[in-house]
Amino acid sequence: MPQTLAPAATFSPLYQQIKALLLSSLQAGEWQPGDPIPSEMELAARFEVSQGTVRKAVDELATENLLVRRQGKGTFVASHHSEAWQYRFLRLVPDSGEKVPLKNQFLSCNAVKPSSSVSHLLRLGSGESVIQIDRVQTALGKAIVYEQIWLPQKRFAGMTLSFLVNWSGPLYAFYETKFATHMVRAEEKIKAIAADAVSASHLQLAPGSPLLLVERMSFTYGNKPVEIRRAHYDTTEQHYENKLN
Amino acid sequence: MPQTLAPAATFSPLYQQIKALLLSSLQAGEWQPGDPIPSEMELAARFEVSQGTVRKAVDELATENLLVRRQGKGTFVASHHSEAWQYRFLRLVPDSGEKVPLKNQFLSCNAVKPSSSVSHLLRLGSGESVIQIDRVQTALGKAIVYEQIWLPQKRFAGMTLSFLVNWSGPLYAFYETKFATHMVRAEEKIKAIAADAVSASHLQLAPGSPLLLVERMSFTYGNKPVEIRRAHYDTTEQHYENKLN
DNA sequence: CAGTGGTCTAGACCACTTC
DNA sequence: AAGTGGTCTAGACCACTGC
Repeated sequence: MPQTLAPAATFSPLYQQIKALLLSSLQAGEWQPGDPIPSEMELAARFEVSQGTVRKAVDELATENLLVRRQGKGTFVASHHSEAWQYRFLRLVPDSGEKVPLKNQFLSCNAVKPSSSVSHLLRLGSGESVIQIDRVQTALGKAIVYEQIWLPQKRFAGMTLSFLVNWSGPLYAFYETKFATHMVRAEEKIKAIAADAVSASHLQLAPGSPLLLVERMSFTYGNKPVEIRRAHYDTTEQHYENKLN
Repeated sequence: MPQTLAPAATFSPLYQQIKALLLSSLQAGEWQPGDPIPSEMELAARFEVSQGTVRKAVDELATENLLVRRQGKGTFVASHHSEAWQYRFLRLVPDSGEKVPLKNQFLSCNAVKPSSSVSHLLRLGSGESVIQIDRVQTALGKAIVYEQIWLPQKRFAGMTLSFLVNWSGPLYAFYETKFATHMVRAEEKIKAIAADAVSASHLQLAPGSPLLLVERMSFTYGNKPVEIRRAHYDTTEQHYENKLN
């Protein structure tokens, strides 16, 4: 009887289980972005494992950018408010290399019926609507980004243009404090396209000019997609930077 | 006497020193790509540290993709020959999602005097020449990539067109076996541009069509830059994919 | 079965931060 | 000085591979 017998319960190491517990605490909002989580010794006591096992779980969450360790101080829930995390997902940099602050210019913010592709990507129920935000970003007076953003109406109820305009800083920090939604990771698909009339006018270019089309899907805890962006970059004096490891 | 006294030798943990030793063995070619390195116990004995310390050093090299761990078998030097590592740096995927094998079409391979920017990026001495390779890659008969590649003549001496043409498979695997050069990481800068006459004809497009310009610099061990690419992608039916963490 | 990497523990000590 | 994360050790045992 050749007894191959399926890999049983596939075996999950203890630290993976601890990691899952920590993740669900994060997802449940037990600890808020920017706050410290309990010390390793406390967690070890709570879960009745050794400090080393907690450590390995926390290590993985830290390399996934969900937690941030600070020696001597503690371990903190990652936040888009912290310095140097601003624009964490923005890969567009000036050719010159000098970092220039981007200026926001919100054009509109309305509840709309989602296109079928957006609805599908956000995994919305039928009939659920979305909030669409249009904006332009400028560097030193020159418009370089024109983008449309779609958010599930449910999670972002109360989002209005005036609400947005009174916020200064990255959108992701805004989502975090105003809508209790922390973005964990994102995926982008990039193409080169010819500018249509709308994009061209927002970016002060001739129609037909080459633009970088960047479609981004962002996820919160639990791999839940909660934001779609469709951005047009003018890469005349900027470029998209990527590191391959 | 307020004794702030500079952070002394800045403190380097043991495992970092071990990691540096392993790195220099890799760089010196003591172990070749695809080969196993000594077991953790052997390394621990050699360096006179505990297994756990070796482990942490190897862990870091593994997450940097310099080593590959295989439970029950050993730890191996990463190689571009291994399955699923083919095209490790290629982020271009068909919109349809179905993976299609790329077909190579080498146009030329000549020793040339480098442009000042290439010479600078490759950190060449004055007078050093480079090898320039031009190629087109096709998927299902349609040309989708036209690129120029520059390599330092010194390291890649003997590279010829016929040598290239007789190779099937990724270039990086070719570099590895024929020129003892393993690529460790790369950086890319991306723009949208209008096709010039040359690119347009190679990609069977109208001049002025939007193209993705991807400039890549690749590095071997020790952060040494050894390849520059300037690629033009036709993204009509493909896109560049990127994950942000 | 022996050898490899992978997990887990318990305890000691170090480096950094704060009071 | 107390508390945090960070390093290092020694040893036990588990899971996977190949002979």
